[in-house]
Amino acid sequence: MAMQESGEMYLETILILSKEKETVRSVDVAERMGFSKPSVSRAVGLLKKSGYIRVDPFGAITLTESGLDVASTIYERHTILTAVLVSLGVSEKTAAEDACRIEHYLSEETFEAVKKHIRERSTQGD
Amino acid sequence: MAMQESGEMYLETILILSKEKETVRSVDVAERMGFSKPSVSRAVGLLKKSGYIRVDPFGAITLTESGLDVASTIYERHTILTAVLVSLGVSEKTAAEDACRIEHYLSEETFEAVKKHIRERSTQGD
DNA sequence: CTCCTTGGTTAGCAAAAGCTAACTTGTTGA
DNA sequence: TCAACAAGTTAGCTTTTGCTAACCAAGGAG
Repeated sequence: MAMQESGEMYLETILILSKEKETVRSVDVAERMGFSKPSVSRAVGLLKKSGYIRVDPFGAITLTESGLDVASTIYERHTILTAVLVSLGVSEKTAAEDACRIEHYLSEETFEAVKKHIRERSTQGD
Repeated sequence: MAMQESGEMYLETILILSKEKETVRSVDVAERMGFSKPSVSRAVGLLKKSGYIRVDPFGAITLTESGLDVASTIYERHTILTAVLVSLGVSEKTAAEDACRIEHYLSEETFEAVKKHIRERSTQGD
């Protein structure tokens, strides 16, 4: 089955947390995402079963290659979309929120076009 | 309860269909959206109960004021987002598909910024 | 040693939104 | 008149993804 928005959010969160701290546990994910422990527990189980993450005996979560792949893609989108929106005059907060929602729904083609646009914009100084 | 993506899609479809033909029935919506009759039947029931549409004794569906409000908003977003994406070099087809998905998730603030951007772009001829 | 806290799981609920199967009902045509 | 089709509804299933309540297991404090 294809990766769902929810799964992508979990993977992205795990990636971000692992940039911030040594080890990432379920409880860290739960806290960051504002979800209950059981919700995260199940999601982690599913992501593990699908081969996107590994969970060591101490509960430390790491991304597998495919997990990192998804997470990086989404994270890049998040970053770039937020930047684009901010460049259009949207506030940081709103930009981040909106980016977070639409990052899951853009086709590769559209995202590439957005990236290209950004590049041109920045080399031309607007 | 707040309007869901699914509800917005139904309202938008009803608006579009009513631009195209005299009367809009459930079966027309079903055909256009590619959903089953029972799915549409339930959705129509909910939209009616929530005051977004009216259904006359012959099954003709019309938007109420609030329904038209939602539908127009989404439709405008759809149109403008598609145009923006096309202007970035995205193909018509992909642009429409992506617009269709993200139109539900943008804040008013972001959408206004996008509109403003378009306006400036077009007056400056890029 | 016992008890509390922390992290995690299990069981079971809920809502949203799709589906199929099967029904009703009204119109239409032979 | 009656069969058949078209439109709509009802009942009930499914998946996703959140929740709470309640539990287990491991570690530290006293």
